[in-house]
Amino acid sequence: MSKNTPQAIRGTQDIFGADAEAFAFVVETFERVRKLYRFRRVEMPVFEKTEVFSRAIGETTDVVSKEMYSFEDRGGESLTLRPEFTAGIARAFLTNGWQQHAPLKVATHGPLFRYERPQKGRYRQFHQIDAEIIGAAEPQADVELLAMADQVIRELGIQGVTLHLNTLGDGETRSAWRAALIDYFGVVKGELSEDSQERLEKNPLRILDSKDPRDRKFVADAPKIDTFLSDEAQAFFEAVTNGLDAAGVKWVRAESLVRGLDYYRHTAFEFIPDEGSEAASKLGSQSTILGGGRYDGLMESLGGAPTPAVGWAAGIERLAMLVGGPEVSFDPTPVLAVIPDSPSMRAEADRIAAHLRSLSSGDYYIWSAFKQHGRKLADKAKNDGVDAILFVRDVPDVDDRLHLTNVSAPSEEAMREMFYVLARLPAPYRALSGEN
RNA sequence: GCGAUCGUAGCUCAGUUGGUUAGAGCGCCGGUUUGUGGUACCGGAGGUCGCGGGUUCGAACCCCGUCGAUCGCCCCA
Repeated sequence: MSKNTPQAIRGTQDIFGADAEAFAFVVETFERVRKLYRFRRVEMPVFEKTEVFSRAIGETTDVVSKEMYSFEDRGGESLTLRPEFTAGIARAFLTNGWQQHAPLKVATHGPLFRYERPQKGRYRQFHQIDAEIIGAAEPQADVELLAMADQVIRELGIQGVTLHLNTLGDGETRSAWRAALIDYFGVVKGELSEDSQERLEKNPLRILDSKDPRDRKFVADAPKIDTFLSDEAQAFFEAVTNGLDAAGVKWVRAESLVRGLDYYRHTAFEFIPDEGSEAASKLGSQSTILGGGRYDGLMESLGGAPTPAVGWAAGIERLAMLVGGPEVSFDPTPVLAVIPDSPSMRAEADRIAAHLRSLSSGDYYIWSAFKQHGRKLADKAKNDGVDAILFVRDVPDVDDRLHLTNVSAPSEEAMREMFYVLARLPAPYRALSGEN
């Protein structure tokens, strides 16, 4: 690499090859499932006014206080590259009058930006798939949203991942619980880890899932959310769990699952790889694959009318790490290479390739390359994983012009399939010779 | 923001206690090969050893700094 070539920005990725295939597979699967559940597609701006995020997510959260890519535009306005989807979608809901469509089910995917130290499964520009139900207070909305998340993960073929579920109660429940936790941990503050002493000020709920053994011994006897739950909040959570059972979505209760952002109420959840599973080892130290919850207070923080809503987002890179390695093929469609035997047959081969492409209904793909011919090109095609090769020979007899060789599946059936493809060619290409 | 490990060809990596002209495989380019299915054969190009400084007769190798990568902490998807 020349020292004169600029390098990529830290924490960004140039996704290529098998990784890019896995990425596309995740997005395509999500699109299919989202249509199945009739979530409407939305496209959102990649940047917003900074206050959209600072007001919605909460000034004291790590995301807002130290992880945002914020900058002034030429008019002196503070803008921010979106660190998540929910705040922007909430803003759009309010500014575009989407109330008229409530309850509104929307889905999107795209890049997000967080100024963090990159590591496995975590980047400064990363990508999420996202689903939201806005304007529905019913626990059935939570259930459907979670069933959809569960289906996405299953259709991706991901094993060993479990839904961890908790309730944070309503606003009053959450503040009462928070106050009790501050009291409880405040007494033993000196014995807590340095991180948790700080968390006591900023986000006491987070002490509950600290990994530090100094904190862990106090966590077991910490005040439980269930004691503070109002009757309504309790009933809501039960309705959600009953609905999940009815829908056949497996879940476990995770009492210490709190989510980092201020806007969560009631349902909070994460899909997490099971301890010791293959999925867990593929993810490195990242554990959450998909996370979300109910955010009934968010619209008000943006100056809108109280509007109940639930949503989730999942990291595409993290999902892609779990859907298989280079050996996994995401598309079984057969690939036919069209190869000129000699330079003189180049134009003829190109014509045949063009014919075959225009005749394809997506049941096969045509491979071609722009230089070389004969054996050398055939070797390249095989390396690229083509299933069959059609040689275009320079012979006087048109009937001998096309020669088919099956590469990947030596079965007669596969060979017949390829002959069937070639049968669609117009004259004078009808005849051909080949093996099997 | 903190810590650990690592930067040699396009890629993956060798490179002895510091010692002549820094190597291999793959890929790439050219030639031969008319093709049985990720193993044909011959030849070739390609590297200021991340960058800067220092030690030394001599540095890819030792020291300092810097940038980057990887992994972990924090936090999150």
